[in-house]
Amino acid sequence: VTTPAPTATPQSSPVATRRAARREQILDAAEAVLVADGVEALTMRRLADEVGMQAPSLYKHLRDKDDLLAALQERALASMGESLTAAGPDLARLAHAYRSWALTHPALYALATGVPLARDRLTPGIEDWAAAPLVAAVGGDEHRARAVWAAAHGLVDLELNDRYPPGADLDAAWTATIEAFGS
Amino acid sequence: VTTPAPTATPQSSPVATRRAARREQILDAAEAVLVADGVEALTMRRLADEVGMQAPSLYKHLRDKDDLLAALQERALASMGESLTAAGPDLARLAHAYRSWALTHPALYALATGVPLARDRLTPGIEDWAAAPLVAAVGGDEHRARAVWAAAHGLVDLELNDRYPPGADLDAAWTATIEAFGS
DNA sequence: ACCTGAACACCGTTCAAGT
DNA sequence: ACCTGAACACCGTTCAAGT
Repeated sequence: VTTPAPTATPQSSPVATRRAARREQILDAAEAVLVADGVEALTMRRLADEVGMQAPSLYKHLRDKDDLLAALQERALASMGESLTAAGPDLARLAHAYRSWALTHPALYALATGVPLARDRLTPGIEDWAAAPLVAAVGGDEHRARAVWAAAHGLVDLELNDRYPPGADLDAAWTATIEAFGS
Repeated sequence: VTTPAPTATPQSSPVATRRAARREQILDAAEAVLVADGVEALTMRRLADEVGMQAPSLYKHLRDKDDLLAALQERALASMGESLTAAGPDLARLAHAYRSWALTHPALYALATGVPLARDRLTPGIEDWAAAPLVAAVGGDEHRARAVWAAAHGLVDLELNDRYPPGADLDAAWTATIEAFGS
């Protein structure tokens, strides 16, 4: 079952569409700032500047900063889910896809997993959707799936936070993990 | 080999001792704020208030806020390492100790693992020391030890960040992890 | 030696006011 | 409908000045 990534764009009036487009444009700019300079650079003033307006104007398009972060989390989960889905059901390939996505999108990854996201601001089920390939890869056992997901998250999180000693062989750590959970 | 938790208190002059004591008192207050109200409550002004001075005065005892955070990380690693050492070499007991420590010290845990700590501000080797019980439990294989440590970190981090669906059976996820890595 | 008050350059956010 | 300028209550941090 391959459900497409949820895109919350119900049909509506042209003005609502314009508003939504502007919002999307702001989110694009936010993502660009995130990629270029990291989370700490993503301030409302910087974002406003990037999109060509004053900071208070942003609040016509975003409820507050948490709203912005939730929207970016949504994008991150969608993008990640697509990568995992594309990797197919093989555990080793999945693990590789997971790590690659995280390392090429460090700021988005931290945002997607590192903050206690407001579940009520995300489109329902997107988390499950993003994790579905993992569940499939371990044969549907949800406990095992959570264990694998946690192991992958831990490896990535520690790597992104520079937690390993300088010369550590992380490939070997990943291999040990994959072996432990059975190929 | 049971090396004691490093405590950086070389003998020195009485005035230096007084200064260090004051610093320790500030760190105690900081830890208390952390436990009581979380990281976001730990501001320099709040801390100064708690210890009975003005915010700028803190800078006579702390280089800057990162210095404060590094000192708290040090305390966290020491405390965690003690818990793990006390748990002994059994993997299941170690896992339980790891999870318990994290859940009873959520703010300290997040601080100890969640920020890319300045290694040069910590007493050297404290990370290795804290992780030593894990390495011992898996029989000295460092790759495997890193895999286990990452798995435990992932489970705890996702739990602390409310990443699991509301009714998720986390005990089962831990059990699956322990089984995967062999008791 | 230790502490304070005033200040600086930032934050997120609100609100009246403009078009 | 959309945007701005001024303002508020915060940050971390510096610095001259007091004792």
